[in-house]
Amino acid sequence: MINHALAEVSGCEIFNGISEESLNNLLTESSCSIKEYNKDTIIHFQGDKYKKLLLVLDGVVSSEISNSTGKRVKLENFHKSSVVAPGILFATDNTLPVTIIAESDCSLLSISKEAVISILQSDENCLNTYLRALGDKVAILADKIKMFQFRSIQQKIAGYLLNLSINQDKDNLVLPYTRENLADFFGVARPSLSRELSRMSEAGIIQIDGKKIKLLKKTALKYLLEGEVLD
Amino acid sequence: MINHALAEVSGCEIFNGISEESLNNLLTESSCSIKEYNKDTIIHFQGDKYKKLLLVLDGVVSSEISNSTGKRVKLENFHKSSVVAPGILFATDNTLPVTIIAESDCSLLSISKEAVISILQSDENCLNTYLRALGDKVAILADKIKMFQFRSIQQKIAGYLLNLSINQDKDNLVLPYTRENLADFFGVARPSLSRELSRMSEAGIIQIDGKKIKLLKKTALKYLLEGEVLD
DNA sequence: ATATTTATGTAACACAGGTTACAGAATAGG
DNA sequence: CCTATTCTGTAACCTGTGTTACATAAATAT
Repeated sequence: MINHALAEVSGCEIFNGISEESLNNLLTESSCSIKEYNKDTIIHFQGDKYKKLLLVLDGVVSSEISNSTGKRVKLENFHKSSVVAPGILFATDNTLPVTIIAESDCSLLSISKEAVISILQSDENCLNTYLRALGDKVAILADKIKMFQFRSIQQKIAGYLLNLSINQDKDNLVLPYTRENLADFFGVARPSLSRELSRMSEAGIIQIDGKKIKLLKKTALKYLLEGEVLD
Repeated sequence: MINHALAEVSGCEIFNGISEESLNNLLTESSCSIKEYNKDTIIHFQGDKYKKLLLVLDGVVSSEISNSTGKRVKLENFHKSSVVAPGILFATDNTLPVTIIAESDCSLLSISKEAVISILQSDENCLNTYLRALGDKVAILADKIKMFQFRSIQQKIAGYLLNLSINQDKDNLVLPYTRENLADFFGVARPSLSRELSRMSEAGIIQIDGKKIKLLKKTALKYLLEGEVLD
């Protein structure tokens, strides 16, 4: 296989524990290739047939789903060493339900479906990891359905902020997204997101300064998430 | 394994092509068991840990997702020989995001995770079929997201009816659900569904007589699905 | 057949969120 | 530094869908 990528690939989650030798046998020049993409390039369109597994070697890649009128929602970001659309590769209909976009300059390895199957068969660890990745994907999508179907904008905000506060481990958060991106992520209109943020700020639950958000009443946020409504 | 179930199990999709002998070795009394459930029983609650793969031997099982205030949407029906929640079994967090319900009296086989892994490792066909089932699940969920996020009630109806007309292969359809069930399936309020059906009927696109629905203007339905609006 | 439950249509009303438009702020590019 | 984008907040308005309530119809049980 392409030599300079070997090191990166072997460190990748789905190849967890596999020997470099077998990796070399499984990933030949013919079964895989590396491509570079510039920021904001579309890597695959929604509706494309997905025939080779993409693996992120470097940069950030995202998936988003859209309808015919151009409305969009961001679904996931894929970082270094994660696999893109591991499920669709094996679905009866391998049509991509999402558009795959380069969020930054990035380089991707594509592996033929046959090679993926060989890897999964030859190594128990890889099989387990791949199944886990697939299962996680199902869990994420189920969670998105819950969010889209059941949460108001304020609840989406509350859930998001509370989650951020776990990861960033404090109550002075810095949003990693612009309002526009966040609105896309929530699947709502940008002015609507702004309005609800303002309301929550007026209610004294959060304090807003651009991308910096301070959680003033975490308990209130939790109640909000559970279904309580501000007045 | 439990003998009287062997025949049914070996005919099941995910055991496609496997020999009865190896099936017997893999599915022992300790790794699997059969349970019966009455109609409308809850088999697993949303939030339960999912540790054994369920396989429908007989009857119909459904999955639905709900929030804390009791709103619900039906996601899928599982019929004889299909596997329930094949993804969550392997997810990092094996918490069920859905509630599993017996839609009719039914009997289910549960198989330990370890036995499932053994099967997948021992038989290439089984691995392929399982990956396909998992991939299909991802595709279905992505499709649901599209429906919940992008479609108006009328579009949901249009999409559903057009789809039914493919399967039932005619324009005189018989809905297999009550209005209430259909509303659950669409994730909308029952009176809202009724209202929109009436509007579409008034517009002369469909003709309604209880569960019997006649498609009068299929083209209009297709336009509607694409984003055109009735006036 | 009668009674009881469950399903259905309809109408009035409420409200969350989308749309459009615009001005000021922030950021990037030269 | 100035200029040109891009981002952001805000306001007025509109619309789709939920809510509640009730009467009729259909289905099920007695």
